[in-house]
Amino acid sequence: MGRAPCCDKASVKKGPWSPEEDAKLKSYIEQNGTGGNWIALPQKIGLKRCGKSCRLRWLNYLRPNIKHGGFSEEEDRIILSLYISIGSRWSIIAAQLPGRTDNDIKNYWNTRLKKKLFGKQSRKDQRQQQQQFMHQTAANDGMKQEEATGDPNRSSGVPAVNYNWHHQAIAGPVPPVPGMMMEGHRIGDEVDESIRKLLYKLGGPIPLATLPVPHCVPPMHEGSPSLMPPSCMVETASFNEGGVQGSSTLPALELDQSFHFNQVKLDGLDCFFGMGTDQSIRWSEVSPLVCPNNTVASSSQGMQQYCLVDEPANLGMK
DNA sequence: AAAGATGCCAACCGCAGAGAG
DNA sequence: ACTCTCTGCGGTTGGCATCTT
Repeated sequence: MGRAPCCDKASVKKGPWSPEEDAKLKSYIEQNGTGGNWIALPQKIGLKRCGKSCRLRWLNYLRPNIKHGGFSEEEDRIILSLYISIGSRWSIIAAQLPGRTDNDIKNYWNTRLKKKLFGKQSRKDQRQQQQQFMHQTAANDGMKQEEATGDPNRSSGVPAVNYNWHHQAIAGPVPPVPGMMMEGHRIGDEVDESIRKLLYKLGGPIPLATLPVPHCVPPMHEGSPSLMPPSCMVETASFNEGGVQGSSTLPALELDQSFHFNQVKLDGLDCFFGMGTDQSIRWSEVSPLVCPNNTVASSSQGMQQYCLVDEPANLGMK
């Protein structure tokens, strides 16, 4: 026997909300609140909508102080950190980003951030990047016209490389990225602190400050596709239900297994496990958000150190 | 200029957990 | 202890906008 539907599907309206519906819902909730019963709410205000739909509309769109689009680097980093640690628990991630909704973050992750992190940049972003580059180039040219580059593309204003997002760290002036050292302190440290606290609450990784940067071998060796997950020897903490037990060194196998357990939740990061379909991931192209070391790493070595935003994944969640 | 491809985002669907009765 | 209802969440889809060819 199936579950009773939450509303009469035949008599409710579906699809985009009209401004009138928005206004009705908004003014009612602002004056009366939800009354603790979303199912009854649409009838009260004469909306032919499912209660769930009203709730969603309010939470994702009508609620005060909702931000849409324009995610900052800082927000990118928070999302990434938390995603790596707790997986696709968007509501928890959203709770760390005031004004953002879980739906928004989920969409952003699925459509942009995932690609941005792994070099598959959207055309829109590429365009923005190119415009930024050209602007910078123009500015630089203005300052030092005498500088002859010999690059045929330079004179035409076209970047010499496919100017992907991740190239910025290598080819252009690097904007302040969280995690970078700047005037004696790391940008984003305050954010790290709040994430640490959250993860601690969730029984997740122990605070960064107590952890050394993990040294991991990338999953793929150039020219020798492997299905092996990353072989890492990471000093980290072990957890039990009560929280942190203390620092210990996890054998690579244990960590590898953990990666597998969290595999579903880490969809999109599967190249870290060596399980991606693309066997030719270039670690030098992985975003510095994922691997800050990339800004200086030499890809020619075939094996290079990488780390996941400073912190080993919390692998036992959910 | 037009058609097809791709990207983006709002909204829907269904499951799971919490809480009331 | 059990059932039922409601809420919250995450995955997925549909449709519009934009881009490419």
